[in-house]
Amino acid sequence: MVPSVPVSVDLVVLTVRCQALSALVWRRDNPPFLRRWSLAGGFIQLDEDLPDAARRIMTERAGIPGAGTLHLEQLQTYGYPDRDPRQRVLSVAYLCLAPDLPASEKAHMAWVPVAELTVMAFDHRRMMLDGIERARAKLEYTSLAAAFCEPEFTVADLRRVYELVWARPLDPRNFHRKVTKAEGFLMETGETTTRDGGRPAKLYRRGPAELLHPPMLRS
Amino acid sequence: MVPSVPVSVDLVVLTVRCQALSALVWRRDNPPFLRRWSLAGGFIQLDEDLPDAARRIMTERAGIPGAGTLHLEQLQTYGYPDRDPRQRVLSVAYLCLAPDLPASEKAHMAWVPVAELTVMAFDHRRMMLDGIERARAKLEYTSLAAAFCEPEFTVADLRRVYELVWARPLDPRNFHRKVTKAEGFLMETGETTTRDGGRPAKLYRRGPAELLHPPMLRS
DNA sequence: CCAATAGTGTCTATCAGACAGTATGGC
DNA sequence: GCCATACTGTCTGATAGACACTATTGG
Repeated sequence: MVPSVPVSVDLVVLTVRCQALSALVWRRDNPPFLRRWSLAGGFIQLDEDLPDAARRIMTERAGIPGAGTLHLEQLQTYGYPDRDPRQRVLSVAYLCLAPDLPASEKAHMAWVPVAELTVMAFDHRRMMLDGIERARAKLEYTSLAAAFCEPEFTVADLRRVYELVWARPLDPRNFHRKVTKAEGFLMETGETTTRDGGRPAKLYRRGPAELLHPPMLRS
Repeated sequence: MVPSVPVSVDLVVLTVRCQALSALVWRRDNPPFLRRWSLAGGFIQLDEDLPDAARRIMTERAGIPGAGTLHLEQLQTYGYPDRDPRQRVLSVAYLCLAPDLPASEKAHMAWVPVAELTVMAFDHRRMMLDGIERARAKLEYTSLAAAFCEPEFTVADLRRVYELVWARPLDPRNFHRKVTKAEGFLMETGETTTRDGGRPAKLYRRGPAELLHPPMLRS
């Protein structure tokens, strides 16, 4: 006889907004962990693949518009027997990176700066920290930072992503040189932004490159 | 009502032996995939954490001596509904890196060079390739290569690990400079090897460093 | 001596960090 | 003009790749 376990998918959805790396969370309205912050999640259905379940939960539970276009990757699986006090649940965490989306229309869902999420339900804080560390690491050697940006963005937008995710300032000039010379990272649109009090910046789109060679090290 | 799924743990156990990167596999003696190569695996027990299940399967199913001391990390979870034709099974794959161990005493288990494992049962080839890619990537920025070596090893032993895992030759002199100058990677034992026809090499142990700064890029 | 492997030194191209200087907008 | 931001150029130190050279063993 083979033991079976309920399996859920939990989403670590990260974005950069209001000068802070933020996560999409909701306030639990039921025990256990009543009124604690929690990640959006749900049980997988029979005959549903894991990425499909993650997309479904992004749409149905988290209320994220355009869930199909956002970056999504499997993070890790959490299976400690007591992680849910009611019954054993295996949880497959997914990491989603999003630009500054409009607030979810779902009740109780909110973008909260990760620095404020010191206490969460279940092991969701561990999942969130693992997701942040994955994002931090991947900014080093991939062009993933653009997943946090609008379709068209400036080099300064991209730099702000790096600075907020890595939580450290970067030299704007060296950063500019690095990303504009990285083959396939950025594609010029020909347009420029107009802002207050500064030279207009060129607008770029994501280039075809997925990897950054050589990587941009946090050192 | 919450659907439950049987959950198994499958092991991608890699080693370097006989001048080849090899995996620990066994020949299935039952349908489906009768007589195909398969990874060692088993179902998790109730109240058993995932890493504990992985260690148990290393000992019981794979017959690996000293399973408690080897490097073990979670690789990925595979959940496509049809991945097992009999019933839906969720599989959490673990990656284990081992030195050249004696052959397992378990029947049907064997070390096979990964280049020969072109056809495997279930999605085990995908798991193995994901494990190899994880190992390749981690050699770049961690000191993990030593996990493939005996407790005491030479710089040449370590270089052979890199060369076989990356499947490309490295300059012995530049490699030597890189690893001996990397802070905390290697600790001299004071001993040397004696070999035929060559200057004896210094023996090293693993140092305390986990990360390699700056990384050794495959480029 | 020679063969073989271990280990050191040197040159050079590349690249990151630091930062001066120029360009182009709003006020 | 002044300020702010975007962008370019230059210097320097660290490092990887290429490879000459020395060291230490066995035969």
